Parts: sequence; C-alpha cells; structure tokens
Amino acid sequence: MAGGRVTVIDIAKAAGVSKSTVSLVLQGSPLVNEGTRVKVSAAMRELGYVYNRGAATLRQTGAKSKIIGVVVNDLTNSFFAELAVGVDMVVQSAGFVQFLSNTSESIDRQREVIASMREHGISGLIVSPARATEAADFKPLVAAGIPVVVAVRSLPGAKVSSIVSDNHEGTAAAVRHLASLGHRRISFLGGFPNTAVFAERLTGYRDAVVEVGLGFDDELIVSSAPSRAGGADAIARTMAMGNPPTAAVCFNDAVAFGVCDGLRARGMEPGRDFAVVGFDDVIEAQTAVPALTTISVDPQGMGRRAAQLLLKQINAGKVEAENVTAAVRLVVRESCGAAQRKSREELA
Amino acid sequence: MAGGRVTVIDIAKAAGVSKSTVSLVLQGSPLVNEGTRVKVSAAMRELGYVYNRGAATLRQTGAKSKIIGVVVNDLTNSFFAELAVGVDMVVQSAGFVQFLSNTSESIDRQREVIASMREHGISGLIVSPARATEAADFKPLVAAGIPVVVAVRSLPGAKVSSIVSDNHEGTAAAVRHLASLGHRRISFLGGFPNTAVFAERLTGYRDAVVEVGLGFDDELIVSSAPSRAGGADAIARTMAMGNPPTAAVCFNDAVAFGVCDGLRARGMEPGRDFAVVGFDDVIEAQTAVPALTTISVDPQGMGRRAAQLLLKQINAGKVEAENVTAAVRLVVRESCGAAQRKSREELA
DNA sequence: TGACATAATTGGAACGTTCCAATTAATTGC
DNA sequence: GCAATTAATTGGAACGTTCCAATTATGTCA
Repeated sequence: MAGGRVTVIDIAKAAGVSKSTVSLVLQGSPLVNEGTRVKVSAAMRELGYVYNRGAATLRQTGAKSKIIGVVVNDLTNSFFAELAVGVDMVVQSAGFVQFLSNTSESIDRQREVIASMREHGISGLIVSPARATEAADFKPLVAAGIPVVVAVRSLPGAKVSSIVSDNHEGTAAAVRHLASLGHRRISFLGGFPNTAVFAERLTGYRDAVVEVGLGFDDELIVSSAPSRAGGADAIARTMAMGNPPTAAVCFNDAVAFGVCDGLRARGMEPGRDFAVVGFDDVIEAQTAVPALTTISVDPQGMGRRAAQLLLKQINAGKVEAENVTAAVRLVVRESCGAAQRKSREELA
Repeated sequence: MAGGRVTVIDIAKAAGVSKSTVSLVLQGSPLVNEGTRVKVSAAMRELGYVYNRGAATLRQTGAKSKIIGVVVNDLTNSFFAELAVGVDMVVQSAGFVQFLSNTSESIDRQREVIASMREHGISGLIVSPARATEAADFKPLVAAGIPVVVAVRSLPGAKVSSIVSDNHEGTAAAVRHLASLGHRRISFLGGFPNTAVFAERLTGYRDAVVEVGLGFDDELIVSSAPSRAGGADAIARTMAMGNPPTAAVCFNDAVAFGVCDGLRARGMEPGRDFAVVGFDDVIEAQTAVPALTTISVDPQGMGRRAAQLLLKQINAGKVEAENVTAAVRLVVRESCGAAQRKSREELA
C-alpha cells in the first residue's frame, strides 16, 4: 500500500533518463526532446507519481509556495463566505491554492492562524481583520516581503493594500433616496463609533444630509451594538425624543432588522409608518417582511478583486500598497416605503 | 529588507550551539538543558525566526504535513459554510491547518483541487462531493494511505468514512408530525430520484407513512429539481391531480419555499390551507413568512464530528472506514399549520 | 575534415529541517 | 580513582526537488 512514495528518481529510472530531465519535463521546459517527454510522462502516469511541492518550494530560493492565505473574521456570515468564494475563484485559476481560516473575531486566533500560515510559506495574505486588530500586527509580514491585502475593514495606519466598499457613497445614496421621498428628519442608527467603518458611513450620511439641504443634527445619531438587538435598542431611544425622525439609515442590515422589530413593538409598521434603509444586502434582506431596502455590496466581486490585487503584487515582486474602494449600489425594496410590493421576483 | 530568511543554523550560531540542539528545542525535547533552551528561544525571538514546516515535512518520512484538505461543493450555501467552520474549529485546535476549496458542483474543479492538495501533502481530506462524484475518484487517495471522510452526501460504494445526516429519520419524523395534525394524504415533493440522499429521504417518508397507517400511494411522490423553481413546479403538478394531498414533506428547504410560492399562486396560504415541511433548516427558514417547519441538521456540529473522525484516523495510522449518521430534529414553526402565528398574520 | 554552434542531457550541490550514531561532560557506584 | 551510567550535545546524512555548470550528441559551414 503506502510503500515509499514514488519520486522523480523512480520515474527517471523507469524512463531511462536522469532526474534532471524529469524535472525539466515537470516544468514544461522547451529544452527537452518531444520523444523523451512522452516517455517520461508515460512513466509518471504508470507509477502514479505525485509532485512534491514542498520539496520544490524548499529548493527554490524565495517563497514561491503557490499558497495564499485567507483569513476572515466570520465565515458564518454569508457575506464573508461569498468573499472567500470570490477569492478562491481567481486564486485557483492562477494555479494557487487557498488556505482559509476563520477567526470568529478572536484576535488571538487570528495571530495563531497567521503564524501558522507563515510557517507554511504562504506567498500572500488576504485578511478581513478581527475587530481589535492593530496596524502593527502586519508589520512582520510586510517586513518579510509577503504581500498583504486587507479587505472589508480598513486598517487605519497599516502600510498594506486594502479593498473596502464605498461606505461613504453608500450611506450618502441612502440619504438622498430618503430625502427624495420627502423625509426631512433622517436618523443614523447603530454601530460602534470607534471603528473605521462607522466613521466612513457616518460621514457619508453627514455629507449627504447637508448636501440635500437638511441641517445636520447631532441628536439624530444614535449608536449601538451592530446587531439586531442593538438596532431595537437604538430605535427605542430615538423615538423617545422630542422631535423624532421619520426615517433612518442603519449601520448595517442586522441593525435595520432590529429597528423593524422595535418599530413593530411600538405599533408602527416599517415601510409604511417609518422608512428604514440597511447596509450590506445580506441574503435575508430580500426575503424579510418587509423586504429591506439596503446598500448592496457584491462580496464575491470584492473577493475576486482582492485576489487580483494580491496576485499582482506577488507577481510584481515589488510590494507597493494600493487602496481600492468597491462600488456599492442602492437596492430599493419595501422597507423605505417607496416601492411596489413585489420583492419576490428578485429571488430567481 | 527581505534578505535571506533566518534558518535554524543562524540561530544556532547566535546561541552558540549546534543546529541539532536548536532542532531539539523546536520540538520541545526533554533532552535539552533548561539553560540552553532559554538561550535558544531568546535567539529565535531576537532574529525573528519562522519555522519552515515544508523542510520539516520533507525530512520526515511519511506525510505528516499538519494540513488537512476540505472540499465543499458550494460554500455560498450557508449550510456548507457552517460545516467548514465546524471543521476548522477542531482541526485548528489540533494544530492542523485547513486547506479549503469550493468546487461549485464542478467535478473537474474537484479533481483539480484534490490533486493540488495531494501535491501539498495533505494528511487527510474531508469532502462534501460534487454531484457526479464517483466512488472510484477516491481510490488513489486511500491507496496512498490518506484518510478521507465524505460528508453530507454519501458516496455509495466508496471504501471511505462518511458522516451524513439521518435522512431516513428526518422525513419519517416529518410524516409523523403531519399525521398527528390530522393529515391523511401527505405528499413527498422534489429532489432528483437518482441520488442517494433522495433515496434515503424517500424511504423515511415511505416507512413512516405505512407506520402511521396511511397507505403508500405512488401518485403522491412528485420529483423535481431540488430548487425553489422545482418546488413550485412540483406542487403545481401535484394539485392538478384528482385527489390532491393536504400536506407535503419536501426534499429540502429550497423546494419547500418553491412549494409555498406555488400555493400562493393558486390562492392558497401555506400553513393555513396546506401544510409544508422542509429539510435542512437553512437560515432563511426562520425569517421567511410563514416561518418554515423543517428538519434541522446542525452543520457546524457535523463539521466538528467529521474533523474528529478524520483526526482519529490520522492518528491511528490505520485507515478503517467508519460510517456515522448525525441526528436530526424536527423544528416546528408556522408552515405546517401547527403553531399559532405570532405577529405577522396580516400579510395573508 | 575540422571548427563551431546548437540541441539535449546530466551529475552534483543546495534548500532547511530531522534523524541517527557518536561524542563529550557530568555524575555515580564501589 | 576508574569504569560505568546518565545527561547534553553534535556532526553528518537524508528527504525530493531545482538550479548550475558541464557534458555529450547532432548538425552546419567553409
């Protein structure tokens, strides 16, 4: 059975050539005669040869391991699963293979995972960082010349490439849409204020709100945990104030769902009595009742672009940080009160 | 910057010992003196040493690579994403690292991916096979002594371990539940008849239907694509017959959603006019309207068990196929008409 | 024919680690 | 105080590959 594995020497012997020649055909060199090439290939098939990439990588100076690491903070969230699929697509067709790990927002786990990946000689890393990640955490990587692309969540001072969705434009579009529906008091609900994503989405809101001629009112900003429960909490606090808003753009879809819950608890129907817009366009957004109007970012496309960015850097050898922002688009469904109730046709 | 990487020899020199000693501390051998151990460790930290697992694996006879491969047919489906997370958990805490790839149901892709993993020297493989996978596809793996665990979809004649959900018991439980609600004509809708999963779920249905004293009626079995569209189609054909059923257990949740669509198209409300039960308990099942009564399988738990199974085999050295079936449970929500609607009845 | 270019092949050395047998240093027994 | 034991350490050799310089075979030109 598992007798000694068959090596390049075995097949050299079988084909009556030297191991060097075998190596040459392995890498498709034009130096080798057509006749010997087929002879060698036949022997490989015959003996069931499997290439030992580890040995090859060891010999080659440098780190051309054909492995790229992917680290996401929550694979359970379909947004990140899609992201990983996008990465896998392009990485795979470039002849690389993907090391994927999930950190569950644990920074310790993230450190372990990245260390392990380094030991395995990854030639690049795509990471959607766990919450408390600091820019310095990637210092050793870039010092070792390993390209890093940070995705989804931007990392303030890090000297690495990044790809994030256009948070600013997203919330701005949401505000413009709500204003066009006649809303004059629009809230911004949910999210932890000390994160980069929050800051970006908030300034998008703020800029748009003055752009359309509504004044900016501090009172209308109500932060909370970026979760369903957080949303319910935020809307409760919001509606308790003197001059409550009639619409809200939410930090993300989870918050938006919570806001809907909270509205119903006060006897108000989202979409009819109050307009709600989310952010992310998670799958549930289309099937929920009412279907959620939200800002859609294409996670799979984002994964693909992240991978392309990384591969470019790997091939270039030169590591030069590049920051790209992915376009987003407003998807109008029911929760903003604008549309026709026919969300279901989107599903096919 | 990226000057030659620091090796075990460099740190040996720095610590004033031999490379052998360094290797010893690397593997935590008790043979090395405490004093030298700290000296060496210090040097490692100082010089920023990173272990080269590839070189180590090369030296060690055998394939102890500390890499395990995970191949899923559709990572976009949250069921499989959860599965992967479960695998990652236990694999990770056992000091292994996960190579995850997505095949998108492409058998060619699957072959490529597995070949690539072999080249990288995986010490085990967990795979949820793409649709047309044949048992023979894993022959080379097991011949090479690489443990394989097939998950979710069983592979008829393969001599590998497997973990599948208890399909038989699942549909049986659904039938019993519907019968207890008074239904006398219960359909089985959707799914491709030529798959193992279909066969298991169907016999579960069939056995239960005679067990509760309803006769088995061929007419009540209507197959279709295992998708939302397929479900809509199946229910249309079903309701067109002479003596239509009043309830259906569906091949999976997607089919069940399609059945709901189809019912509404005929002016019937699922849960009130017709009972629907799904299978899988995808996330949308809880948020849909009406919330879907379904058979829940815990994909993350399944992933964990698959990983445990695999690790056991890796450690045992002996490869001995073992087949386990994971328990399922009926989750009663609204679509079967049993539960009282909470707050959403106005949509009807 | 000899000189020379070109095509194809080849033996060793190297990559960073672990293993083995062997060496040295420290400790014990009597 | 010397053999015997134990504790620490060590220098190669080896893993399977690729690279390099060197070699052999083949063809070309006056």
